[in-house]
Amino acid sequence: MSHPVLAVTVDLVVLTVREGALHVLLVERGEEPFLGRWALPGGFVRPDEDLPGAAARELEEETGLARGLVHLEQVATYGAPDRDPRQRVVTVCYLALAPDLPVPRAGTDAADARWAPVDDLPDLAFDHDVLLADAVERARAKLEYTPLATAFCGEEFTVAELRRVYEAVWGLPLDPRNFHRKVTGAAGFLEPTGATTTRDGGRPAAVFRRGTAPTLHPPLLR
Amino acid sequence: MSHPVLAVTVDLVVLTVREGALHVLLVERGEEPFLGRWALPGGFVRPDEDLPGAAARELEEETGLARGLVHLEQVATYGAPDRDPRQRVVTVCYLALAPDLPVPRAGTDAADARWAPVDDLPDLAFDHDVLLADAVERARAKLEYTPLATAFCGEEFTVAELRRVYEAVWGLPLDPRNFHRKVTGAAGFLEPTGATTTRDGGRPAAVFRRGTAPTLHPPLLR
DNA sequence: CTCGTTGTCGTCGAGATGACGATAAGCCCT
DNA sequence: AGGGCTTATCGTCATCTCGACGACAACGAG
Repeated sequence: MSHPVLAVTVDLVVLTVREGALHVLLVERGEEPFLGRWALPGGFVRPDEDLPGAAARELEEETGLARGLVHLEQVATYGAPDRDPRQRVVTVCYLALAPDLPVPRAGTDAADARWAPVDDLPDLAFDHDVLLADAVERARAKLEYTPLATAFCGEEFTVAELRRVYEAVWGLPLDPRNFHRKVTGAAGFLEPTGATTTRDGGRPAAVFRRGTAPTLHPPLLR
Repeated sequence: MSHPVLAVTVDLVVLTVREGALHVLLVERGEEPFLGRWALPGGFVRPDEDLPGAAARELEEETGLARGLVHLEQVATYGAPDRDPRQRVVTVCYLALAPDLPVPRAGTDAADARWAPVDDLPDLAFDHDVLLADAVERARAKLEYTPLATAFCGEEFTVAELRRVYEAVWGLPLDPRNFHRKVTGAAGFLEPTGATTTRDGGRPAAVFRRGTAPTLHPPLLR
């Protein structure tokens, strides 16, 4: 039996919400191929680490975020023979959701790094446009039936801040009153802190932190 | 930059409905490690083929099913460093849904092959119990909001046959009257052929084939 | 103190849901 | 031929959820 060997990499789709729009972390490639083009951050899986570990390490290297602070989830794996012109590469794509972060620093093998709005993207290297589209669709779908939107918020947040996350990710406006009814009605989604804040102006809003429910009943639909 | 190389395999979770229960295709390993243990069918990805191609080829080798006749979809990728005692192996797991098939033949490197009910399984080799559980959960979830259940039926089927698929996959009984209302009400799910059949006894049932809708509105919920 | 802004609660009709009754249309048996 | 069994299909009804939207509450700005 033959054991053909291939290179395995992990690529990251790191999403955040900035200025009311969904943004993705891109790095400018510092080497061939696609020198100077924007790409998703990523790198080779090391012999001694598993796939989630490789994804967490890359995330840490690119953003400085410690593991455990951001949601990290596998999306899909891409392995067309010609997707990397150098050699056969199989890439496992991970989705990361983070609260609004400072502008990222350039990584070790990246010339530059920035947040790009997902509906105004530059040409991406490799097949990264496909990876990104799949990951964004996954994120949009998961907001419906999981409490994942809280991963975009800080530790504590108001219903309106959570609503702006949904509006940014889905790209459509939501009725504040119906949204309030649904998220406060979904058991285990939000846990009241008792505090209020006026940081958004207007009447003080109740402050929540994320609850413990792994899934939303009933789901929020687009 | 180093390019560590790893072996990449594709494993298959082939599901079907037999005798009212969900079954999975298992092969008995004909070589070490785990000689004689049951495992999911699978094999190495060849240098010139992409991942869906490798999955379709393995499926063809194990079941004799031509590509295109069964639903095939990627589930997840597993790459813990010690999941194969021989060497580092990264496995991309695919889910296949097939109508009831004849008892499969043994493959080239499998000593034997059989259908096993998913809630009465033998000990599986490697981490295949995890792969299987993840794939089954994916299948259960997709029945809710896609017309995927028709992949378990033949070309033409009745509402009752489709209901028995749902009951087998979800493992719970469904009200025939409400089920009938929902599936015939979901736009694009079922397309009437005009024919009827009495193969289930009782009053003749209308025969349908699968419609063109890629998603179910409204979804069928468990 | 009034106005603008934002948060929260209520109401209403339309549609979906689950529980279940009623009828239809075959088969098998005598 | 007809009664009884089986399964298919349609209908009813109370309940729930949803989206659209009105009303009011509680802050800051001027």
